[in-house]
Amino acid sequence: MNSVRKVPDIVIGRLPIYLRALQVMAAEGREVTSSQELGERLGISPAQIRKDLSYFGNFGKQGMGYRIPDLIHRLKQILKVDRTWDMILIGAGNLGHALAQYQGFTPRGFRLVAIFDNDPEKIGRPIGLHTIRDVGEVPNFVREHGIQIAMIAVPASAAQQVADLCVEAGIRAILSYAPIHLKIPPGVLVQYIDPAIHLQQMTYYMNHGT
Amino acid sequence: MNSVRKVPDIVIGRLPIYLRALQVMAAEGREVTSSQELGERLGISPAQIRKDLSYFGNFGKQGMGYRIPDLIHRLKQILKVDRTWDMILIGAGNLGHALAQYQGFTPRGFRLVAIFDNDPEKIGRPIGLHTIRDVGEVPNFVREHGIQIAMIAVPASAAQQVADLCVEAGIRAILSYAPIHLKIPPGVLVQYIDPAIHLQQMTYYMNHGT
DNA sequence: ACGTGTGAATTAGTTCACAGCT
DNA sequence: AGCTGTGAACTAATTCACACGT
Repeated sequence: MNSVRKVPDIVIGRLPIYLRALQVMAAEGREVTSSQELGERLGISPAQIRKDLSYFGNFGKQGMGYRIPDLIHRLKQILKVDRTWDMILIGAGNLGHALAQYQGFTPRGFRLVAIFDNDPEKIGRPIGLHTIRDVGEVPNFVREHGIQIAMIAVPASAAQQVADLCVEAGIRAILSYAPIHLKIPPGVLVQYIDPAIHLQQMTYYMNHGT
Repeated sequence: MNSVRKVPDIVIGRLPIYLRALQVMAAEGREVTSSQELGERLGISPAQIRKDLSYFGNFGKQGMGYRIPDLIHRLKQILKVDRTWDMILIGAGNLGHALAQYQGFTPRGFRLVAIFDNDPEKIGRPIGLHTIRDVGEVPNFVREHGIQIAMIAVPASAAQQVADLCVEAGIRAILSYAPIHLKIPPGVLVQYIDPAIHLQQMTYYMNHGT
């Protein structure tokens, strides 16, 4: 066990992937797995998985493997998704609508609680179970409800300004869909999703001729 | 210069990020930059940027830095996005609609040319400039048009089946939004987008108490 | 003087291989 | 026998630091 030493970011990055795979196994009715099996499913070496988990404790049994429900429970604790995190969404365009309807957040520990936009045409309109609010209400809303996570789905041209607003309001973590790198003060976490980045990584390896 | 040696994947992963930042700079009317400046914008060390670029050639001038339009041009060549790649999309739900309307593909080297779904209610309906086609037409369409890239935006329960169909049809690269790890034969590239994974990485570092 | 390109040094991450528990 | 947990060995990635061209 290694509960004191700093855990590398790259290890933290893999834990949600393990969790997701384990939840699939659990849904298949499986009770037990091994680092071998999990590794095969994910294309990761068994040693890597064991080493990663060993940063947090001894979750397996020699000769037996890992009890899936237990490991899911431990990973949820580690990632702090054994509870539900409220999130806001800024940007009610096409992507914002898709995120507003997405059913995948709740089972993974997240809940969208409000949606904001700056377009007067959109403000007041319903979107899923929500009503689009004025982006100017973000600071009050965040403070009143103690929101820590924001998703940004606005055009690149507005993203920095929206991010600044979020940070100012006290948001601690941002998931941005805007295709720009945000300037964010230390202490605030940011992650990016940009499909073109992934596509461009793949085209490097492709032959266009054929 | 190092044009022979195998370039690490992790380097390839950063090139699209450099390209994106350079395109922002170009839009700002900038002509020249340095590894220092680019690094500051992206939170990457200047040495890292120089080393990454040096895998592909000597793009800068000592004492001068990099000419932005030239470097953009070279990166586009390297990533093979100095041309346009046709893509298909499978899944015309909320996310599929957002992807169908997304204006960000074209300027980055990609074009969505057809959208498929398996829901008879949806097939034939318009979506953006397209009409939703029957997913059964994927193989013929891919072969006739020589499509190499597919985006998958279907529920997790259908994703593996859809991926198999794509691979069978000759697709060489898949961008999947389904929250499962796909079993894909070697030689076919896959990338995943799953917002919950990013969110769970951030919650690890957050204090929920406060 | 400035800033690249790059070997060398350093740091980080992965895999090996095996002791030890079930 | 099976499979974890983990130091040790190895491999990969990053940063250093400086020669060299502008």
